[in-house]
Amino acid sequence: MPLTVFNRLTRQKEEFKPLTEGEVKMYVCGPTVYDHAHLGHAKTYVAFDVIVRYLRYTGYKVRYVQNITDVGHLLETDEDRVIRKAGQLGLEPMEVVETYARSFFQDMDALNVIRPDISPQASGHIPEQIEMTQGLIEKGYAYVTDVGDVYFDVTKWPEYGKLSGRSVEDAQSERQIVGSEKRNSADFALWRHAEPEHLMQWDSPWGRGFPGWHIECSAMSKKYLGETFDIHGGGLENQHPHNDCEIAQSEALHEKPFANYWLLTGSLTIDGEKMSKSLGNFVTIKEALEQYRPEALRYFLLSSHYRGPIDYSDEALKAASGGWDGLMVGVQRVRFAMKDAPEDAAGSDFLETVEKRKQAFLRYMNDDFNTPQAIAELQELTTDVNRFLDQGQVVGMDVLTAINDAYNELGGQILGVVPETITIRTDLETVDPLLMMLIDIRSQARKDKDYARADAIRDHLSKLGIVLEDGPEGTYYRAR
RNA sequence: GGCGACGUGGCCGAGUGGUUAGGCAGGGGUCUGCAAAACCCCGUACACCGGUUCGAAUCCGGUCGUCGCCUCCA
Repeated sequence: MPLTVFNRLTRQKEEFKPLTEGEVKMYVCGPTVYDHAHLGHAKTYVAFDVIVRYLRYTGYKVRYVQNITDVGHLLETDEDRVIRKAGQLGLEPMEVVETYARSFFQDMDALNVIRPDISPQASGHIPEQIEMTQGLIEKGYAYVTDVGDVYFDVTKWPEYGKLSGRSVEDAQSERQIVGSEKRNSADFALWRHAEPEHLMQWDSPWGRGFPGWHIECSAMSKKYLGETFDIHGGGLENQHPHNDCEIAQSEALHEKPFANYWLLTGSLTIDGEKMSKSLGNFVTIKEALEQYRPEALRYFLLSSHYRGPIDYSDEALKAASGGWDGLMVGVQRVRFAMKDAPEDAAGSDFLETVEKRKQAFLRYMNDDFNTPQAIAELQELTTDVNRFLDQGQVVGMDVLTAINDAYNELGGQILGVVPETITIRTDLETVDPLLMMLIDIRSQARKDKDYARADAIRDHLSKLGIVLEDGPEGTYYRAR
């Protein structure tokens, strides 16, 4: 059962075949670090996190590169976003970059997003960008203006716009003539000249200046992944012009394909409108994590397909939290049963069910990373597990281990929503033995019909976010 | 206007030419010291209008509507 992916470039599902057997080279457009990341970023990077996790799970050696943009990303006003922020805060531009890059990684860590193998910064790759720009000038695809700007001439590259489905004429007509220095309205900057007071500038063959926004991705993917690589990812809203420009630059210069598979994620909306910094309707990841568990947030993001849109609302997040809770009930019941299960194969009939669910899960993941269906399958497994344990029969270690392994692999390793050990509060991570002692005391109290004491213990723990559940196989705890 | 995506039950959200997605909320039941959880049962959806077909929510055409992009955006 081969892995198929929807390739935005060809607009169809294709069997995934990497350039080198067993290896995947992947690049995803990263954030511009001038503010805290919001849930839109979370959607994109959680989606690619699961894609990388799954590729690795199925045996691929993956090199995952995701850039940090820290220079050259301009506002409508031609101001550099990072420099403007530095002015507002009275900081060096690189202090702004450092602050928000750290914030970004903190948020990603909290969301259990595995870090990319390389997180290159644009400002650290100026020579590479200059070299590519120089090459494009020499090949006649780019030209230098009187003031020292360098533009890519889209009319020299007829395929410009092929990812988003535009023709060069479309791209021309949709743009107003802004700078008289450009030959065509759709031409885009590879290099911009800088005035003396501009805070981030470097020497170049065309004078002091800084790179255009698009060239960094072409230059850094080339450096770390090669002229042609397997997967290029990013948010759908950057398809045009950004991704179209990347393709034009790289393919014009190298005369070979840039990325073989384009995987783009749908936008996250809030109240039906796209969440974005420009609209001011964004919820930062930090704000969302004050209200919801990171696992629930991941569960929410993965409960819609990566290519589709998803609308953020309290109802949707509560539903996702409830769904995650239900999953964890199954997980925790199994783990508690494992604490004193006999070392035998009792109940091994159930192994067939586990295997069936696992295969179905993997089948869905192989179909363009269909996480909503995969999650549904995990829920079905949980219903099976609960029904199984409700029978109250003795279940041997072999079977419990198999169930636990399935949860860890599918829900943990691949989706990243099932933690290896539940975290109640950070300051309570190692209290399992203490909780077990309390559960024992309470169980004795219940046997003695001292229900006041039993309930007091349960109430106290409840206030700490720990829920005790009395089931046929004994009492277990879980986080609320 | 151009390019692209999409319209599914109370809500969220998959999928598919004929067979139960799943979650949340709601109703009924079983279990239980109480609670909670779990399990069982219940709603029978697919924007609208045509067409293709033995049969379409699923394919084709059209209409209406929503959303994204069009040098701010993951």
